[in-house]
Amino acid sequence: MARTQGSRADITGPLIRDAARSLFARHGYAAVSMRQIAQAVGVQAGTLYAYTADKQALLADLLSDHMTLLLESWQDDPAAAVTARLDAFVRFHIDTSLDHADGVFLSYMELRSLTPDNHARIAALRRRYENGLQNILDDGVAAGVLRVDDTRLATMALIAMLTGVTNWYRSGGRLDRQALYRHYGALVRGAVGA
Amino acid sequence: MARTQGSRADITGPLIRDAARSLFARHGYAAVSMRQIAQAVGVQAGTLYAYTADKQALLADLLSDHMTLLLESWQDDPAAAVTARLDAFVRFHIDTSLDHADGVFLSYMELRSLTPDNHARIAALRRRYENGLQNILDDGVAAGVLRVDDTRLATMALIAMLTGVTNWYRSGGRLDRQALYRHYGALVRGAVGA
DNA sequence: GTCTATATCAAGATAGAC
DNA sequence: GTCTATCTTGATATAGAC
Repeated sequence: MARTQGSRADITGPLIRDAARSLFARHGYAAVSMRQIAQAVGVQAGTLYAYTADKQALLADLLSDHMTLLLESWQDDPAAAVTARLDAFVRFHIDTSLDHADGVFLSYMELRSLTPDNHARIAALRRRYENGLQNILDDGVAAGVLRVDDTRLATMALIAMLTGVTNWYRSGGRLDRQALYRHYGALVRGAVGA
Repeated sequence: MARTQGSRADITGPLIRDAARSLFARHGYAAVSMRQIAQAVGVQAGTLYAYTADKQALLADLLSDHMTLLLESWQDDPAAAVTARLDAFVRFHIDTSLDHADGVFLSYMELRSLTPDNHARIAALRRRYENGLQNILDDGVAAGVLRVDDTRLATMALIAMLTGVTNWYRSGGRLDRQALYRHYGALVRGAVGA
């Protein structure tokens, strides 16, 4: 990890963000020091401040970029069948939760570590993402394809259920990802009466 | 909050635990200082060390007591109908999640802040609680009353779904607790094919 | 049992040399 | 762009008086 002097600006920025994301997710924002992040990257602590105004901005940028990635990655097709749209959401959310586990975790857990204005901005992005699922449920109920008493409650319930996969799933274990799609898909379709 | 000298040992202990639980849940273990806890109680920081060996022991005791409370409070009746047992679990877990929201939150979020031995001890208690639900699902599948492909996965999925109620529910809002029982109960029964 | 005072250490952040 | 050095603050924990 020792580093002699020399400019590597093109890669240091992403390395800082990767290290911060991983450490924040593992130990919590408050528990991680700027010195720890710097050590993981292989630079001195002072160097971090060439890339971020302060620790708070580093967290806010990570969360903001993660939510933006989510919103831009997910493509719903309102013209498709509701059950197909629902299955697509399940797969997308499981994939995201596993492929960007740290980002997902931070977006739900470290909102409380943000300043009020940062909090409001990120929470609004998260709400937009949640609305994507709620739209599917609303359309399904309107079309008589789904039976859901309260689509807002069901949205929160299903997202919590799917995100929870990160609490226990370990790749290389008993189940592969296709099995996750199947099992979680069956639970979700059953829950909403598809 | 100012406090003159004087002994109030009988109430100071519980007050410290209440304050620590609340502050840890709101801001995270690492983000809360012993001074903050002391201020919330109305004593000086040094006084806390008459009640706990250190900050780590304070967290471990909170989590241990919470899991013990859960395990002792929940009464399953293996002789009852599976759907009745399942409904009882849903009500119990929602009640617990709302009435002991801080303890529930800490038990899932701050395991990572425990030393390895404390972590193992608390995680084992949590696993025992999870097994309570899994037993119901296993019995239901064996009896042909439920359709669940993987009861371990379903257990983790349903607990995550129910615990998630704390993320959005606010008492006095649009829904009362009976509505929560109904809506979450319907989602759960649908998910497991009851 | 509680307070005051303090020892010790580590945190976030900045300044200036290279 | 990065390093070294440092300022300032606040953290956990302890010692001893009341």
